[in-house]
Amino acid sequence: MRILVVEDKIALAQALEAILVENKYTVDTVHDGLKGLEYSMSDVYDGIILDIMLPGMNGLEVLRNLREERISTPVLLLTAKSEIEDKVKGLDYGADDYLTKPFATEELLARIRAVTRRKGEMEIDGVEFSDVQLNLKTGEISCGGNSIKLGLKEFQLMEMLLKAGKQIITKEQIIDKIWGYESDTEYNNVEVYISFIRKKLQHIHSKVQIKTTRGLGYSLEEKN
Amino acid sequence: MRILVVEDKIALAQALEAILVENKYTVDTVHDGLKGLEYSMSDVYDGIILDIMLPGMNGLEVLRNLREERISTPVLLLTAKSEIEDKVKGLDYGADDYLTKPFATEELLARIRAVTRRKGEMEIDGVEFSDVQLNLKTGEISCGGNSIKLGLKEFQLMEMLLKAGKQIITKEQIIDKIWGYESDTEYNNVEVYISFIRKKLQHIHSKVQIKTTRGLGYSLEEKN
DNA sequence: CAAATACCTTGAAATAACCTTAAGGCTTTC
DNA sequence: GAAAGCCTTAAGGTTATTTCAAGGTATTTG
Repeated sequence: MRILVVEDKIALAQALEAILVENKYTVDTVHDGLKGLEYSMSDVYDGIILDIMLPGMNGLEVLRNLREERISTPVLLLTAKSEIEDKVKGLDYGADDYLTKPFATEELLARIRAVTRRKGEMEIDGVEFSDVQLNLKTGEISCGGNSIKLGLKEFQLMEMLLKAGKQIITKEQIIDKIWGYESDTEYNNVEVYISFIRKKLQHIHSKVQIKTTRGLGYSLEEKN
Repeated sequence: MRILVVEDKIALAQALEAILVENKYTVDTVHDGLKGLEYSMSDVYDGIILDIMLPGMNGLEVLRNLREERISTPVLLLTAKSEIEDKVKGLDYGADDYLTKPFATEELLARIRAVTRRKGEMEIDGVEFSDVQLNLKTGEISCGGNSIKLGLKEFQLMEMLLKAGKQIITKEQIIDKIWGYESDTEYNNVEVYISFIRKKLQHIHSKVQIKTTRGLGYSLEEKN
């Protein structure tokens, strides 16, 4: 876990760093807003502790800039004031939590844990193999810059193929899963969809090919 | 935006509900921990306001159970005490924020907004995609100089679409969130509202279109 | 090597999903 | 209590997907 501390008061900054290091975080510390923003932009941190009162650029500005750049690292705002208006503004600017000075060490650690846990659980929303990925939320496959939409059945079949990767899946398995195990769909139907997907894979210039193993089923492989 | 309020004191529960409804949230209210857990499990809420002191099962228990079931709906804990140990425990159990009674209406709303905001996104009082924005306070969508008012259902649906952006949302999800997960609303109803919104998007000359992906759902895209 | 088998591709027909409009019932507003 | 607006349902038209069928190409087998 890598944490960035942005705090101008040297004593406090060192104290924070000490507490965090003690608890096995990796810590970088900077002392003004501009540096804070610069470091944050690298998007390598699991969390940022950000003082509001800072020389150069204040904490809220840093935060706003960061969120505008779509960097979603969790931010824990730090301030002397506990005024409601400040909290409101901070939270609306995209802070994840708020800590007023002075604070107990335990509370700091708990909030850090809370804030980094939430983001850490981000679920993946795609499956991939070699140079193609299937976006489960848009129903498109893409390779490099190209992408193309799949129909429902194509989508389901592609998902199965990607999850299986180099392992062979049979037409039986495909029909069971996509059409239901007591469907009387013909094998030919599967072949039709395999054909559709092959065409679309070519269309996005992917190196991935669907290999057929006679009598067994289909699997993915890389061309070249 | 659908919020679940779990609060045993009827007066407070009603007050919360009134404030939230006033601000265009859809609200369900239950008065004990067990019901609270049961409702939360449906996983259709954008946020849960959870009192700690509850009959049956206390708030922290509810929260722990919820997180164990891998349901990550943001939770705003509500309590009379402001003891640090309680905060620590609450946050460690997976709460997203903490509000001590009594609280200002503004602070409640700000924290709800903060907590329900999708990670890293900004939302002052509107959501937007490309050239349209939705004003959460007036319930109007606008593009350039033009704007037009949305009905409640249109509003809620548009909000979902804007938040999802290019990601597909299913009719199932739409019905669960807008009509409630145990409603028997027909899919056709959703289609009707999609149609209405499409017409209004054209009317304000937006480049945004609602794209339908057959068998999957709807998403936004930019024309041209 | 022929013949059988498994698989590919394509176009057209069938089907299911979706769109739109309109109308009736309900609630809110003046 | 009439008007306006909103919600829901129903019906017919539209379109994309799914299926079927036919003719073709590889691969195995006797």
